[in-house]
Amino acid sequence: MGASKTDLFTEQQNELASMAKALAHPARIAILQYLVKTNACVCGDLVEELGLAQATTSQHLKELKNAGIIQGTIEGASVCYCINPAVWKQYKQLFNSFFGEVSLGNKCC
Amino acid sequence: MGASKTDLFTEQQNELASMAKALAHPARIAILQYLVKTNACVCGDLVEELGLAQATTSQHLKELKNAGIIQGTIEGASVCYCINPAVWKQYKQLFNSFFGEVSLGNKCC
DNA sequence: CTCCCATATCGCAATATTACGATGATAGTG
DNA sequence: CACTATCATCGTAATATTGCGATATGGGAG
Repeated sequence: MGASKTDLFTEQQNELASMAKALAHPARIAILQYLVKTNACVCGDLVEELGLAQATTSQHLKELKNAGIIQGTIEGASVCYCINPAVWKQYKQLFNSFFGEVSLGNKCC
Repeated sequence: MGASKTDLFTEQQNELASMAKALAHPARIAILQYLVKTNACVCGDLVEELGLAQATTSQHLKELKNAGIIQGTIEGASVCYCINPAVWKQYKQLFNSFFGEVSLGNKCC
């Protein structure tokens, strides 16, 4: 085995988990922070910024694109990446409601 | 290779990524939601609750314990798990500040 | 058209994750 | 003591992720 048994869980649980998976790598965190920091399109600096090989960087970008949290638009010879604000907000809200569900009344053993 | 190159990134990026990794599985989301919902110790119901084998469930619990977000205390023959409120709050804050860093001024291409 | 530049994709190797049965360890019961 | 219930750990198999070199693809420059 080794594959997640996604059919055992609710949509919502699978969605939250796959959102978390998109963030579950420091390179992808770094990409997102860089995009947020510059608050604009970034065309080719990411490879140098990260210190990973071009192929590896491209793969991480692809995963972030699959998750929908970034978008890339072709700008002549290169590609410009930026945050997708709608999805970003959705992430923020879902994580927030997940963490904020309860007051955590310390009723622990 | 296949190992993350954690030395390329900042502490903060690695920490956020490993926090996200702890959440990056629907079973672990389900465990946390269940613990939050019952807002108390849970002793043995998790195996039936999840539908996974006992060994698998125990492994997920171990990962959550390693992440610090839950704690287990031995209660006679069984073990009681509950949310660690301090770490939970820390997670909430870190994710919140990550997502809230910027106004996202739609300056996209 | 030919030559570069920037990205994407393919193929591979190394490692990590997920899942489970079998087996330990420990606390309580009779 | 033997017996059971509960949970952890080991060993193993299947699959996923990470990383990179090599190779495609597609748009400018000359």
